Amino acid sequence: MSEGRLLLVEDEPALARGLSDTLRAQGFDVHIAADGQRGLDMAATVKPDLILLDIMLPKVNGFDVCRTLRGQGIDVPIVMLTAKGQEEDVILGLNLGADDYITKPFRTGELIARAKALLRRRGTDRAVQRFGDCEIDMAARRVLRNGAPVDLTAREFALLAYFASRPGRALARDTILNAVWGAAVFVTPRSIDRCVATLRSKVEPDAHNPIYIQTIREIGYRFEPTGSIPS
Amino acid sequence: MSEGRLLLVEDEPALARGLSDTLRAQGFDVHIAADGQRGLDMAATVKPDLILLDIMLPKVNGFDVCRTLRGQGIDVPIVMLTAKGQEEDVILGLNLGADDYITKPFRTGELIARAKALLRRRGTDRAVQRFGDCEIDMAARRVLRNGAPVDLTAREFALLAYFASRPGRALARDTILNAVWGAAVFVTPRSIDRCVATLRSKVEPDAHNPIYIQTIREIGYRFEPTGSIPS
DNA sequence: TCGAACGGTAACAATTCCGTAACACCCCAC
DNA sequence: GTGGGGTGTTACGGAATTGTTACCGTTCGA
Repeated sequence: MSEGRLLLVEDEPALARGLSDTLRAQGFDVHIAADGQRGLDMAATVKPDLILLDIMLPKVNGFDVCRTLRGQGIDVPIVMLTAKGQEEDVILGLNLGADDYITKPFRTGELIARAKALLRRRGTDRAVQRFGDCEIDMAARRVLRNGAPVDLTAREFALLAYFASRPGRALARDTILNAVWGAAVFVTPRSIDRCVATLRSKVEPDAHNPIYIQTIREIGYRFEPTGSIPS
Repeated sequence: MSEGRLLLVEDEPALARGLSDTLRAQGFDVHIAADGQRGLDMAATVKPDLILLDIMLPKVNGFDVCRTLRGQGIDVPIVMLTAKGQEEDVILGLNLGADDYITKPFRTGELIARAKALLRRRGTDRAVQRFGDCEIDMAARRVLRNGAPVDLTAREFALLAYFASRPGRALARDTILNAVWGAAVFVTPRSIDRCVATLRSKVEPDAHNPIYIQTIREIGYRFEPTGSIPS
């Protein structure tokens, strides 16, 4: 599951490590650059949805990184992240084209909320879930397989989204019916089987030997994003 | 020459006065609302480019104002401005759709820089949008196709502009109705279909096989500026 | 080993949904 | 008033979806 790609430009290893762990736990796909020059390079190669930028960096400082990126027309949201809390630094950073400026020591929850606010405004706040060679894009209501769109019907998408929301858990047919078809609907439980079959034919490498959507005899199904069987 | 229209929602007269003087000196066109209800009204009538929103307000508090505005699909940047600096308040505010959150006592220079950063974003985000052989000129409220103006009705332009503001996202009919027709209007969702049909005939290479305005059965539509799938 | 139960899936039918043409209403300019 | 453009509603036809049924292979227990 990915909330988006972040580029963290930070030279202090301990801080970079701690922060990236927290952000990854939040579902972000985090890349780290240890100095300003690498930050510039990775901004071009990684194409992040958001940059977290320390100011005091070896080689090229954060202000210069920001100025350079904007000069190149790179428009990605930038959050400056620094111990320098002087008003003139904040103003300078924002005037150079940064979108937000947070002073250390900052509260991680706030940092995440600010990052998400920027992604939301930019419209890149998508949560993408991956399994195998597929990714489910809830915002676009679409599934891509190796980058190509998979033609799913509404029911199939709803079922897959439900599976993805409950990975690794045994799901009884009744439970699935209630969640995906709705409580008020009278449908044969066999309708689920049919829908699962078409889903498998569209997202499984081998529909006859499913690895993601596994059958639990007498119960229902279990979705395994990793394709492996847990102990 | 105005830097933009600001709506300051603040109940304490002294602070409102002082702040608005400073902002006016910076070239902003400042309107003041003394409570939350008036803030909501003025947001609709004044149509500000940015809202500075105090949290602790009589009648309707700032969080509710923010929630209500976003619920109405009003997308104006909001800066929350408050003495409540608790992390959970900051996170709540940002999650409700605020764009920034500054705690009192704040430094005026920083506030102005943050406001300008948000306005700058808005300015650069919405110049001219391109898709296929068309370009949408928001300022001129006009669409060119291969350089020639396309004759769109007001409704069609509003719909296309809305699509362009949310590229690649699934848009439910209800959402579209709220955003383009307005929350208070009673119209059949089928009216959207009809408007989409005419739009397609005007901007799609082949209206019967649309590539930009895609149908999502049972849901609504999705606008893909690239006409294909992003990598 | 046999039979019953269960799930996979193909075929079919009914339903739902969308595109679009036709029509009606409203507003405004003249 | 009158005409014309814009906009919402309705209806029809085609197409996609989806539930059901049936048949078959597999699994499991006696």
